[in-house]
Amino acid sequence: MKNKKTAAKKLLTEEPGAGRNTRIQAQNRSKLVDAAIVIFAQFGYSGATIVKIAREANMSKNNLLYYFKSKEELYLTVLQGIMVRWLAPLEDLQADMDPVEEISAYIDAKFKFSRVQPLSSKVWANEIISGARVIRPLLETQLQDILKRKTTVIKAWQDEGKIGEIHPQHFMFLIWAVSQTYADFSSQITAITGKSLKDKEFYANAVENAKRVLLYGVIPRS
Amino acid sequence: MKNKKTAAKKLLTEEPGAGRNTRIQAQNRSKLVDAAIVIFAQFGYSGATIVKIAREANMSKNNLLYYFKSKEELYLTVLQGIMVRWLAPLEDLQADMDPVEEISAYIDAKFKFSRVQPLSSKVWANEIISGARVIRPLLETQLQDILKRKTTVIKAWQDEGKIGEIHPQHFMFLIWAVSQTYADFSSQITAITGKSLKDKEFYANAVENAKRVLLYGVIPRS
DNA sequence: CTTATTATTTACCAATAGGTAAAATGACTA
DNA sequence: TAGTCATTTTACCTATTGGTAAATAATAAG
Repeated sequence: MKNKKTAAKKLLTEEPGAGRNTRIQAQNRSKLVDAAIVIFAQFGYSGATIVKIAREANMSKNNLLYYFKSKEELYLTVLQGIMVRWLAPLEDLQADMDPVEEISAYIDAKFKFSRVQPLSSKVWANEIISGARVIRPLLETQLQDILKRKTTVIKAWQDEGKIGEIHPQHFMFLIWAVSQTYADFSSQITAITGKSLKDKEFYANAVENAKRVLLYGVIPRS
Repeated sequence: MKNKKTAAKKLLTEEPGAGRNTRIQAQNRSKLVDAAIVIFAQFGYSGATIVKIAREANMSKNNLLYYFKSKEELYLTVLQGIMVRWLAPLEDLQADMDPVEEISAYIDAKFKFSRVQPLSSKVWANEIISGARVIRPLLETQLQDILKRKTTVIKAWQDEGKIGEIHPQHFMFLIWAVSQTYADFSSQITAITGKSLKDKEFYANAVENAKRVLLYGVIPRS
């Protein structure tokens, strides 16, 4: 009954044990990440408990702790995944097309994210609002870099006279704010309108309105 | 911990001990509410503890519980106060002036709220993101009513041809999103730009950019 | 089949949470 | 100045939290 401690063939790989990626492992980790998004979105980091997350994933708390050594590690995993999907549309923004089409496409992509993954959007928002203590390092490097590249695109359009004298950086903040508000503040929007992005017509109206205002403004062109 | 269902309808908080309003009482309650905003903004409802709040107010936990019977009651008091200040600028929106001036004034007021009371904005955002479980009743009545009245203003402008064919309700959502993002997502914005609304020039640029885009769009008027 | 490894469960724990009850102190007034 | 409130402190309680350690079960190689 003595446990023969096996030699340390500890690979510098994944979390559970020191072993390699099993099928079960990948599957359960993914299930837990999905469940975590649901719980973190609703309760924030502190309010979320690993018991709730485990239950959401039909798993026991201790089993969760087998796959993620701590709540914090699970949270970090969740956030990193979200950041990738959050950034993806931005990568696609390029200068080679017409600004109207390009910006429209970006707005479309951001709204789609809000519609398809509203909970991810909320988890992200929660992290940022509470100070971004976990994700800040990535914001100050990755996000800053990519944004710098993308504002160049906007400035290029400005040099060609294709778009007006707005602040490229601030303009990006506007697009983010507008598209994300429909996911993050959905409870407010639903309380007022009775609808959400899941409603096809409401979704179409929201996107169309956003594009129209951001591109052409509310004041009519003479 | 184990809380009976709270009565969110109780609009006015009652004073401790059934007594009347002392000077000390008003003072300490106000101190606690201020402290609560700081803590709730950073940690959300669940993450905030009454010990942290009490310490922030230089008070003992049990003394806090003398002024507010429970964490939930303090939270509700905080939220109601925020809602009043959040709504105030909206009340002022009227149709008797030029839409450009009127909308500009509203944007100004909303940005000012974000600059002066960013923590209140965050507490509000947190509540909404996590489902508005406490404040929803008020959203479905008060906010819905006032917004209905105010969208009429916008429609009136549209009938006069003073503003374009945008969706009045959605347009309001845009203004909220844009102005609040600078408070709620300040950590993200600061991680990228190194600045915040406290920076005078940054603030001026943000407001100017928001007005320009929302009123006239990014696409130049040929 | 045997056995080493992976996956899941069981048992336990120290720290912290919100909250009660009551005693002690302070302040105001009859 | 005594008495009555309002305020603050002290003591204590129970539930929940994230996390360990070890036992057990399942799985996949040899």
